[in-house]
Amino acid sequence: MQTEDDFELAGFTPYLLTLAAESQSDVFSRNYRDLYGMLRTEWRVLYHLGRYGELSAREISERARIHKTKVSRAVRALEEKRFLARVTSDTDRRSERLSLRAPGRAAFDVLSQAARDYEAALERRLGKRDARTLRRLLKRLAAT
Amino acid sequence: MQTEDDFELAGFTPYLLTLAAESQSDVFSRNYRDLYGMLRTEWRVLYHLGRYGELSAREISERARIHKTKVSRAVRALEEKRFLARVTSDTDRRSERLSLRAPGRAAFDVLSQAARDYEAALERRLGKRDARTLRRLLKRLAAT
DNA sequence: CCTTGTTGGTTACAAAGGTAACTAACATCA
DNA sequence: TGATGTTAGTTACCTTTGTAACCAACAAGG
Repeated sequence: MQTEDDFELAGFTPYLLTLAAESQSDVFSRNYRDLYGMLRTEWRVLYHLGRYGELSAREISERARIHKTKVSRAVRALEEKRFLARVTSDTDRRSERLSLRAPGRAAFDVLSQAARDYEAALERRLGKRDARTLRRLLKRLAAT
Repeated sequence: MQTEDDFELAGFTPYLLTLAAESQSDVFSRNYRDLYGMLRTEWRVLYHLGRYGELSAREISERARIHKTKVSRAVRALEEKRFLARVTSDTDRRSERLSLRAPGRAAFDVLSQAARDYEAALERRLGKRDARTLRRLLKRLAAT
């Protein structure tokens, strides 16, 4: 007789979160990885520039909560792809104003639309109610 | 006038999944990382040996769906910590039977209990109903 | 001015993980 | 028993990421 159930890793929430996150990331990453050779951090930086316009690396780092070294490397990669331009700030020569160039803007448009499509497909798959519940719970967990 | 809402990364499910997974993994990893200097793969390998008994590296690899190179490195690390013993198989000299030694068994007991406690705390925090819904949805997404 | 401390951004180094190539042992079949 | 192919496990190499050190520019106070 056993008073306590054996612990099952297969039902452990942090484990399931990791599996689900990897699975869904793998699916969506095909968009930015295969189409543009981008890494996830690059996509996130591109997104912030596309959505909010000209920003400095520090501003991206704060808004996106990405460490400044990762931003630095992503910016360099995006620059090499001719996706963004850097202009030294007038008021602070340490800082650079970053903005998307036409190809970067085009990639942003394509990827944003892909993301909307992806989200819509997920919502159809899970049902509107469950998809909303999922997002709500994930936000609570992410905030921990 | 705008016919389509701007896409918001902050509400994108794959993004929220990644944040939530990182957040919860960070919290739980303190148990195996700080207490035993283990990485996540080591904890997963230890778990399988503790839960299912003597296994070969290949069997762990299949059951846990961890690539054999990751298993190989985790096994070496656990061996260096004196957490497991390897004995060449009688029937196949390429293969080794792996089993936990006393300190490994002790670590397994502590970590399994920590995981049960963690899950219970999460369930209190989210409520039983939402916690169950979350696990159900994550399993669906992980299966993709 | 001129120190002292802070900030924006990059680089160096080490840790981890993925992929491919490899070694030794096994299995099969002629 | 010997050639051929497969399998268990390890190693080598490369990419990505985190941490710390670093450089140049700024800011504040004397």
